[in-house]
Amino acid sequence: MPELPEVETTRLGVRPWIKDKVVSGVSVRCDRLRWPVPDLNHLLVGSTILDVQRRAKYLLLPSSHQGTLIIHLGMSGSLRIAPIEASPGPHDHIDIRFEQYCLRMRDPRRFGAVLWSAQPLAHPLLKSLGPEPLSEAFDIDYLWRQARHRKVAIKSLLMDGKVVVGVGNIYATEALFMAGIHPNRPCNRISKQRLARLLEAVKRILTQAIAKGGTTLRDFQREDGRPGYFRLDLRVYGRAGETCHQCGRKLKSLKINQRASAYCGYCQR
DNA sequence: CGAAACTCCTGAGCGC
DNA sequence: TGCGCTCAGGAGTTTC
Repeated sequence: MPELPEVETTRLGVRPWIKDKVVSGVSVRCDRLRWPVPDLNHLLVGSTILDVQRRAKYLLLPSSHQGTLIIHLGMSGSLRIAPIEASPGPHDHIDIRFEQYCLRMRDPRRFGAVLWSAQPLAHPLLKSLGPEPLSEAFDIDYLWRQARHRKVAIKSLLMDGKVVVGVGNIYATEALFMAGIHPNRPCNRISKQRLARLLEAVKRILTQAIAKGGTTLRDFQREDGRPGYFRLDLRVYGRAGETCHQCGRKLKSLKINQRASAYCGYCQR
């Protein structure tokens, strides 16, 4: 599931291949993603991709045609650099072709999105997003202000894009374990000191995951097809019923927002 | 306003 | 061998 580390890994992998390159053609084999895919032929062909940027889990590809392509990978999306002659697989919905190769988007579950905007940061989907988790804006005073008056589960807060972006189920689960905080604990019942631990845990987990190319569970792959290796570092996610690495007790699981949340009932309070 | 339920989709894993 | 069921989950949308 692409979360911030997977999107950042994709950005870094893809950027050298398409930055400052001219789009020679586009194939949209399925235009029914989360929203209908716009007419990329008309928008992109002949233009130069000026950069590959990221805001939250959105990839932003500003084009010399006075607009920016916005790509979201949803749950199962991935981007690859593929030879033009390589025939597309069943869920390879979109090719953006360059002279020697193409940028190919695959998304089996089609929760992803491809959009076009003249002002991407002002786009309705992006304009109300919270701070980047690895930025200085995401600091303890900010998190404390967000948490102190709310009573939702702390895990819900971490996964709320209006509070902080990019933290999905995997990394929220791991950060809470690292900080020793129970995922279901109401946010207004966590001391500032413990919130500070959580803040550092979020930053550390995301930084480590980016360094390892993200987490590959099933669908995620890098631009060259390799997996990400952070899966080997997961300490609680997907391990309910197995043994806690810290105390040896059995990890439990509960549902928060219809999402599985593995935790250790002894190490996390 | 916040909070929770609902929604999109396909493949994996399971029981029989 | 294959059917039908449940589950996974990002995040926008709807409802209360």
